[in-house]
Amino acid sequence: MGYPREQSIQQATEVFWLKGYLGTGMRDLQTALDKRPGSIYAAFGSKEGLYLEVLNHYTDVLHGQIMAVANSDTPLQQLREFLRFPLAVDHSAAHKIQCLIVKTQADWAELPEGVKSELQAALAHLRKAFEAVILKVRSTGELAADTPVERAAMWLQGQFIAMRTLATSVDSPASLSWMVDKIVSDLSGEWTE
Amino acid sequence: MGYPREQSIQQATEVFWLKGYLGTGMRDLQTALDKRPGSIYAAFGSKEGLYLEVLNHYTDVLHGQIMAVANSDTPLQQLREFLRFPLAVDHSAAHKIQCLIVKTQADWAELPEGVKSELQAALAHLRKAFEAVILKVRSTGELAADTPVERAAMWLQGQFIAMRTLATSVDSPASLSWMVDKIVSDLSGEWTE
DNA sequence: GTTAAATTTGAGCGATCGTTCAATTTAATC
DNA sequence: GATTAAATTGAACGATCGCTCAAATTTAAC
Repeated sequence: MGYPREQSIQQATEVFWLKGYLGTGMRDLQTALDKRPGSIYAAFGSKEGLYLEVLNHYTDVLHGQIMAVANSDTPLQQLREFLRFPLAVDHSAAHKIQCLIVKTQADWAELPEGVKSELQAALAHLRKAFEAVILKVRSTGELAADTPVERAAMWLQGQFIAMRTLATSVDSPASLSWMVDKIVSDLSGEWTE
Repeated sequence: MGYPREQSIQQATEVFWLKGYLGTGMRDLQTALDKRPGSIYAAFGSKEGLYLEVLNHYTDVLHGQIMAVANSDTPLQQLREFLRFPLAVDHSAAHKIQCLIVKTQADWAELPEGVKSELQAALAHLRKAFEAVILKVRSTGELAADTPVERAAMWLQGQFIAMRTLATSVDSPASLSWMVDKIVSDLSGEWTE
């Protein structure tokens, strides 16, 4: 049995997602991973190193979900489901509604340089996936052919952030499902060049 | 010369806005206010107490700005300017782009109970101001009379958050001014009940 | 000028932070 | 089973955290 990296990364994701980068202490991680400090440092080097692996894994999963939308035959319908999903998470896991990347970005001024650059890279990477979605929806004819791809992708990322941020400050996130319809509707709206 | 509360609150706002609630230490505040710990504790009781006054003042200012939009004779035009404003802040003050409330919300799980409830209250208070804007724009006929006020207000708050969050992760915030047009345009878009 | 009250000072408290590393336990090899 | 290598342990380090309070200073009153 080698060191359970994947399991540790998932457990650490839980903690960072709940408490944020600054709010998470090594002792929180030691408890969550059921490992003593030496083991964690042998495996990940530092708190920052562990967080970077968490961020990478998180970004990969999210990127995969968005690309699945882009690669679907019914991208608009899949986009709906993708956007709707976080509105249905259990109340006990409410912290999972907010995007981990956006959450960490809030601590910007206090983050190690390595974390800052990876966060920027992650946002840009995800934006590329949103671009793929826009391109696909355009190719199916469900979206005007002259819709500006980069702007629409950034706008979509913004809507994603807005919905998830609002959902964390509301009693019943599910009551925001009308916003999904609004987003899909506005996607086909005006895009003045 | 009594204790300079207002000045201290403004100086503390700078620090909290830059570093966040968790990221700000009492020593940061001592430096910024040029006060020794005892004075700060005599005036504000605790770090939380000082932050709550900062939050209150910040919320009041922002609420006033939004209400000024609502009370204007040309609310839609004023809304444009209100939304556009943070895109023009100096690069050296980039941290002021993001909303202080949203920023603090990111540390949710680690915040004192008193801060949590005040954040919720601040968001709700500002949403009321957004409602006033929607009502006013509706009354001028620039917006359909059947536009759902509560939803539109929450949506507008979401767009506000989205724009400010995206603007912090982009090289030139001013390049996002197209998003202001998109928001104003979508405001008159579909609102399926 | 004297006294009393109010304010400010700053050394330092106990707790917690991220991290280290000598010592120990576990796994692998012959 | 003996030997070596690899992985894990956990006490403890220096730094920093929010905060306290006796002492010093400033302000107010007569």
